[in-house]
Amino acid sequence: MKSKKIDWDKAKQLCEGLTEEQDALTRELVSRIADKWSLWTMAVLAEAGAALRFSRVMEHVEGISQKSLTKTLRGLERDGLVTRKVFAEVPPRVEYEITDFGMELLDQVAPLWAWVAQSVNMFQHARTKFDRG
Amino acid sequence: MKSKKIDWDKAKQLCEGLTEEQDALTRELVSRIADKWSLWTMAVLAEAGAALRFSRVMEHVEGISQKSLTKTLRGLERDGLVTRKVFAEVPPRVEYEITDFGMELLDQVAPLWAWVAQSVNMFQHARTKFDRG
DNA sequence: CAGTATCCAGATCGATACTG
DNA sequence: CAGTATCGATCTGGATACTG
Repeated sequence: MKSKKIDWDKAKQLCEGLTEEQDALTRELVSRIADKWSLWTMAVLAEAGAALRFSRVMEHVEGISQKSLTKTLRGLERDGLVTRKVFAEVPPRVEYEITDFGMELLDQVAPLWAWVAQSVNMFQHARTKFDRG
Repeated sequence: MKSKKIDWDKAKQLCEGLTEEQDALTRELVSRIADKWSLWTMAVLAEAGAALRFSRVMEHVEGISQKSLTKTLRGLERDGLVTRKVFAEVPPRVEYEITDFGMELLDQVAPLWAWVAQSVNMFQHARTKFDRG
C-alpha cells in the first residue's frame, strides 16, 4: 500500500466541495466516458479534424444504429463536447464537430485508457487464475 | 483544435496493437471505472487501509444492496483489484482488502475524476444553455 | 438526408425471502 | 454473518418503418 495518495486525495477533496447536484453530474459525466459509443464518436470527430455530416460519422462508428448515434450526438452536444450545425437545404445537411472542450476531455481520458490497455495482460492473467480457482 | 495530441495518439496506438479479445477487455475495464459502485467500493477499502468485513463495507457504501455489493466485490476480486479472504468460523467472517493493483487503478483514475469535478461548472452551464435553447 | 416513432428482447438492479 | 434465489420494475439498445 505504498502507492502515492496525492492524486486520489486531491480528487476526494474536490468531490467533497461539490453540491449534491454537482456530485451527481460528475458521476454522470464519468459514466459518459465509459459509454459504448460516446468516446468512439468523439474520437472519430477528433481524427477528422473537421465538421462531419451525420452519415459520415455513422460510417466511421462501425456498428452503431441511427437511433443510438442520434442519442449519443445529442448527449455530447448537450454537454458542450460537440457542436451541431443545421443547414437549411434540401436535402437537409447537419454537421457535427468536436469542440476544444471535447478535445480536452479526450486528452484527459487518454492516459487512463493507455494504462488500462497496457495493463490488460495483467487483468487477463488475474481472470484466468480466478476462473480456474 | 490546438490541443496536444500526444497522449491520445499514444492510447490509439496501444489499442491498435491489441487483439480483439484484449480490446473487448479494455472496454470492459473502462466500464468498470464508470460503474456506479465499483470505484466507490474500492475507495472505501483504500481509505480503510485495512481488511474490512462484508458488513463494514456495506455500511460505508451508502445505498448499496446486498446483492449489488456481492456482485461488485466478486467482479473486483476477479480482476485482482481486491482480495477476498474467508475465515472458517461461526458465524462466518469474510474480509476484503484492496490490492496494490487496485490502488494503482485509483491513482490512474484520480486525475480524470479531478478534472471532471473541476469542470463540472462548465458542464452545468453548457446544459443549462442547451436546455433553454 | 437526418432524423422520429414504435416495438421488443436482454440486461440490470432493488426488495424480499431464505440458508449454511 | 454472508451470502443465494427469485421476482418485478426499469433501462438500454437494436430493428424496423415512417417523415419533413
